[in-house]
Amino acid sequence: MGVKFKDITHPEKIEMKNLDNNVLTVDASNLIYKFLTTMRQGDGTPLRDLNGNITSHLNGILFQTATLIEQNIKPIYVFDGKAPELKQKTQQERIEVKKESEQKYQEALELGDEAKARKYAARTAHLNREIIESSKKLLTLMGIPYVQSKTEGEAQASYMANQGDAWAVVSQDYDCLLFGAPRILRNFKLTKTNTDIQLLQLQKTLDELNLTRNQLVDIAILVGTDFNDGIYGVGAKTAIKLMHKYGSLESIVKNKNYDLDCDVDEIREIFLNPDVVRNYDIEFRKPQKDKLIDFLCGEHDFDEIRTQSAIKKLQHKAAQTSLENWF
DNA sequence: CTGTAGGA
DNA sequence: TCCTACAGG
Repeated sequence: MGVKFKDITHPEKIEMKNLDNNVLTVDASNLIYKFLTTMRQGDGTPLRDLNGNITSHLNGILFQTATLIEQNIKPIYVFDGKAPELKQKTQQERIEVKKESEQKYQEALELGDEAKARKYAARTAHLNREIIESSKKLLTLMGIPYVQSKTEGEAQASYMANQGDAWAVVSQDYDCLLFGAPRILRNFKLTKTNTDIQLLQLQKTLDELNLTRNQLVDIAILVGTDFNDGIYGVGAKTAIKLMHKYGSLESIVKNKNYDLDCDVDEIREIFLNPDVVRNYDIEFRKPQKDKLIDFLCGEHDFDEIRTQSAIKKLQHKAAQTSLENWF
């Protein structure tokens, strides 16, 4: 879910063609979840192979990545590691929602209410080990690099962009600003008519709001994050006014007599100094054509012609980091 | 969500 | 050529 900063950020519009020649870190969980929720039939059934394994994510990763590479945009996928202990409450809530949705999905199916079925089916989507492992296997065969984070994927993806290994982070989550990503791309989609890709720049955002990154983190803590509840009735706009008036979180809490009921320093540490992997391999390699066909068409019943055409796009020469890998 | 066949 | 509708697995 992440911090609710929609009301205080002013994204710029950016077109896919302006991303040409850039490396992007992609919040893989965020993306795979999107594929799992949306790539479904009318009644909510996901794509499956003949053995019943879900394949929506494989389809999404293959065709999206192939088109990006063809357009000379290079995605590095970043997978979630272990979430901080503080996130347990958020995670437990999500599990409850999924259980409820599962029931409502079945009910809707029995009643023959397709629209309702689809709505609740989407909410039942979850990233189990099989989904993650098959996604990683696919990326390896495609020659696309991925990084396994120690903690939150957004933290790792943001760190890599901050280090200059990527131009921007692809994520829906405003948390990436807190994690220090210089640029975030939201609503990232390939569809021809998509003119909705949003570019959010950290420094520009801080300048507009007249805040430091540390203050922005404190504002998030007031509003509520995945790691704490925040103050009831305080949204992002109010929190900024308070920060401008009182200057620090400590001063706000004291003057307004708020009860934050969380370890502020621990949450600051999660955003400002996360445990990231520093020696990652982000080399783009040649796709392993035969193995891709075996995996997708042999094991998961993909159409061979469609798969071949995606592989052709992956063979775009710009996808290889260096010439040695190409020859 | 993404690719594409077929109609305007 | 652009757009809509629909299938993909």
